[in-house]
Amino acid sequence: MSEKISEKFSRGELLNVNCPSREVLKRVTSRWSVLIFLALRHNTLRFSELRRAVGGVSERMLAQTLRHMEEDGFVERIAYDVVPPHVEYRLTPLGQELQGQVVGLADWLELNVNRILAPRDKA
Amino acid sequence: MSEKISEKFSRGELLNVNCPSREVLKRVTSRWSVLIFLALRHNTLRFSELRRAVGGVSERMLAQTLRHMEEDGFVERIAYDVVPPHVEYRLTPLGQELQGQVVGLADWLELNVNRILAPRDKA
DNA sequence: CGGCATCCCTGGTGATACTG
DNA sequence: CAGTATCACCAGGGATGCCG
Repeated sequence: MSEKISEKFSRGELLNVNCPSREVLKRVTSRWSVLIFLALRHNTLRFSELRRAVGGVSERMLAQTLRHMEEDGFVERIAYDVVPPHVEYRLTPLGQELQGQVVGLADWLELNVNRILAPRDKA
Repeated sequence: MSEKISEKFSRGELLNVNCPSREVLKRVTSRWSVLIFLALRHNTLRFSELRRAVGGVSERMLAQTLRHMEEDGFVERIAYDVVPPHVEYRLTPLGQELQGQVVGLADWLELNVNRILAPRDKA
């Protein structure tokens, strides 16, 4: 019985409360991770470069989000043992795959934002 | 000068703090809207049906998220003037377009969740 | 049935200061 | 440079009760 549970949630179960994908979805769609995916789309970036690239992010949230993305296997952290410290972040192959989906969503939004916001301005 | 501002943010500016797409992104990637997009993927659903379809959502958040999605033009609310009340929700054409992007992300997550979660279980 | 109003509390987030 | 630690705030979200 119990060994069947994992199979039960193999697909199409995001709508189920207990679907393990829910947790991942929550982190992937979190406020800053989407923007970090965009920033790392083509580049490997250092912490401070990321901070400048992602407008409005605080050090705290950038570090926290990067740690989560690293835990999820989307981001690789490369630390050079020098002074002053030098750390680079880049997307893993898994992260690159997901980035494709995230960018698809983001691009659609940027292209169509006027269709969304314009009607509201008239009201 | 000022009339140029809207053009400045026409594309590739999600990383900018002041990009108007930021607000839309926030609502689209909010906890429940993603799941509502999935639930309304193929069907028109009533409020109570949506409540059952989207596991774990409270009445309050379902109503609130639906209102936001309606304001953004993604969801159409159809109220029949009968007793007891009968209200249906369905995606607008705009919502259908966005749904394609959201579903792409969700499907990828469900298909690859094991590649994400499995490594952590070993640790 | 399909909500809205209210209370309440957790946790996500920002600001600041500090460290290796 | 690349973070961590601490504090404080308030929006997100759950629970409950009421209404057309």
